[in-house]
Amino acid sequence: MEENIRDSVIEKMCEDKGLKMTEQRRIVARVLSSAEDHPDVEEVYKRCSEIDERISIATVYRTVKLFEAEGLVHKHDFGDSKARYEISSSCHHDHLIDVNTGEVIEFNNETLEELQKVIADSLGYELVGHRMELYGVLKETKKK
Amino acid sequence: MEENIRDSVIEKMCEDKGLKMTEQRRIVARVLSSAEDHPDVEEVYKRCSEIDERISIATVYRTVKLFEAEGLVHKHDFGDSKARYEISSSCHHDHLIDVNTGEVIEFNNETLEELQKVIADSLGYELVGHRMELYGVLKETKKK
DNA sequence: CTAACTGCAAAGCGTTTGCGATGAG
DNA sequence: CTCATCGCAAACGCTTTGCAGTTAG
Repeated sequence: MEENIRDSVIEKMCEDKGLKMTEQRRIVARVLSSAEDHPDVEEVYKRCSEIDERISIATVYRTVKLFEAEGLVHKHDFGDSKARYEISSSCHHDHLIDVNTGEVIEFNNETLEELQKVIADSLGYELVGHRMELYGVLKETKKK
Repeated sequence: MEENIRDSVIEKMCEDKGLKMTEQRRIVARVLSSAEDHPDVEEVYKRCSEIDERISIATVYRTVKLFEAEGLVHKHDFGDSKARYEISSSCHHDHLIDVNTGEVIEFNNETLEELQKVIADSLGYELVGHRMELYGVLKETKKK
């Protein structure tokens, strides 16, 4: 339901930036908009192919790269040597990866964000970005 | 001066673990021990070659991987799609990367470490690892 | 119409690996 | 001696790219 809204937002942003809206770009935009996980390129390609099998993986690579450069999506690297993508959302968040299942949990912690700025500041730097992933195992006690 | 101490520590650890101490392993161990930066494999290979040009890069790859598995070195990925290595030191630290120069500054912040545990805990997870890098630009005001 | 985009297949890059030769224990 | 390790070169997985054909604006 919300997907349509986000989808048209992506298309609108592309038009605002003067990008040609090809059929392929619409498909990739739609796939990324409706993704609720963090798919790698292969997976994005798979989902696109289900919509239109004529799309090539080279185009998917080019398109996600373009979207990232335009700030429409974020690229992540969760340590498996392949890029994962997620649509840019208004609220910043970081990720906790379940090392047993590979599940990715998003979280947001203002104290953490603030602390990072303070640390950078104390080293004489202005923080312009960060990468932060937590790796954890589900606590036994929680199942009780 | 301190290098010799660390070097013999690496060799001793290898022997403790029953690893054959080949000439190549000693060279890689020495190079990593004396490195004060975070060299990638190509760079480690270069430095090894200056000591003994007969070493092959395949052996360097195999050796850093072995050392990492044995806990002698840590592997990092600072976003340039190649692994960087640094000798394991007793005190844990994270990294701030100067986005202009590529310089890597190490820092240690207990509050940050603790906060990560708390966040993981609040999500129902036990923290088993983390990846964290800050990216920053040198503040103007510091030059004054 | 034409500049931008696409599909294809080849190449690029960091990394791993099969193999026969070498060397540590 | 014997098995782990080595050097070499081929292969690997992910990603990028040159080119000729296609398409949005």
